Amino acid sequence: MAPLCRNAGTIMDRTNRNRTTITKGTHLFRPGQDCPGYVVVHEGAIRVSLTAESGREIVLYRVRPGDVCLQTFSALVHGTPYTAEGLAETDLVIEIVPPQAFQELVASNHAFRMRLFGAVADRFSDLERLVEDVALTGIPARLARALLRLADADDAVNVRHEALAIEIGSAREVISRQLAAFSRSGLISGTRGVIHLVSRPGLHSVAGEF
Amino acid sequence: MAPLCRNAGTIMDRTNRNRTTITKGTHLFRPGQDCPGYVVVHEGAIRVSLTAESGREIVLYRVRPGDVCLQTFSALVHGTPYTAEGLAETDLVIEIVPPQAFQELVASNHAFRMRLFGAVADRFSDLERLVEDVALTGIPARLARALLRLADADDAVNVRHEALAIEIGSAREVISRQLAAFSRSGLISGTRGVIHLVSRPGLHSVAGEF
DNA sequence: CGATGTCTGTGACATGATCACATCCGGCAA
DNA sequence: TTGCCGGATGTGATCATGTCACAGACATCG
Repeated sequence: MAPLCRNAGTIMDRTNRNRTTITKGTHLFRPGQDCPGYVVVHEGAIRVSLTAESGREIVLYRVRPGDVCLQTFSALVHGTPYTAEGLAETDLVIEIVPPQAFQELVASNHAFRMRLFGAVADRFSDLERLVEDVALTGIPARLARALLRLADADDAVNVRHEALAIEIGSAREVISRQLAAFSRSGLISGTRGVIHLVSRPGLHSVAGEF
Repeated sequence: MAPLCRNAGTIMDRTNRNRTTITKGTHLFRPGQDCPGYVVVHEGAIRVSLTAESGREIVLYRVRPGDVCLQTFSALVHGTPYTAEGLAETDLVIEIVPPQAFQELVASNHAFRMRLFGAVADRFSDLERLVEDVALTGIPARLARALLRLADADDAVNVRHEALAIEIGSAREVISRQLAAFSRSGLISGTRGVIHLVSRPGLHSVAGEF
């Protein structure tokens, strides 16, 4: 079956109004706030997450150049406030397209629409995988997947345990113990600071991916 | 903020080709299968769920008249196979719009596109709530929410424990125990066969909704 | 070097998932 | 009716994970 939309690449490269720079660590939005417009990320990454009253948190997805911030899309389409939290994970260059301009773009620009459809479908696939992970998959597999996802070209992962816990919707202590277990098994080396992936195949196996 | 799309109601009432009747209990699709076209539900409900290798299962969402089957949308947009399972929860009247016809509709019909955007955004909100439920919410609240969602106008819920477990991504035994607890607390009466909601306010309170 | 604050390790316990098996209940046949 | 059968439900034991409390390790700064 041929894909309906092949190019879900960078959206709106041509527009160049209202660019804003945001400092790493800033909250772009929080639950309950109104959405000022469609958010386009030109540089950097936004981390979108949910937080429970207990303080437990889970990352829904990241918005990088070319991605759709589904929160923004959904808030605009429905005219409802944000339901999740958006954090600048790095320094950002973003652009905020006011609702009316967004609506006009959707109405007038077919290429934009198709990219939007493609990007929304991507995001949906991510969320579906997330549900599968959280509801049906155990901690070892989820952590192994997160390590493989977050590792750089040198097989190094440099994140605090707390951040790893938020990544997979678990708790810091659980991560600490599971990293120790992976280390004992020889899958990784080092459980704190920079973690090195010793055996990617081993981790893939634990992750249940072949 | 004004909603961009007010009417996410029934999509494609006007098309009336290729209507098909499906018997309750039939699988419309399974993971790995190719998507033959965009699925429109005219009558009945499709239950879309994920199943783990262990046999554990969780309901992602239901497709009723006017809803978008995101699985179908995503499969068509990406040209990829289904990733979840679709079951006829009731007898169905559906219509399958071939990929090319779907693409032409998206390209030519603005009202259709806007409804599609609206319905996709709805579905996304559902999935986000699901992630929140599964990742951050305890069994009592999830079960209470499911009971409130599934109860009919007479406050009666007639589902097997196994089905309730799939509804919230838990296990039959856990449902059995939690229903017994609700019954002891006087929130419901009867834990098997038809369950009656005695105190909706009480259940809402357990559900964490006010 | 020591004080301080943040991150990490670990034991104890609570909650939920899994397994094994007992019990209940509704048909159905003799 | 009685007894059997199979699916659905109840329950204890055990394992995996989440939560809480606190101790130990490390970095930073004076």
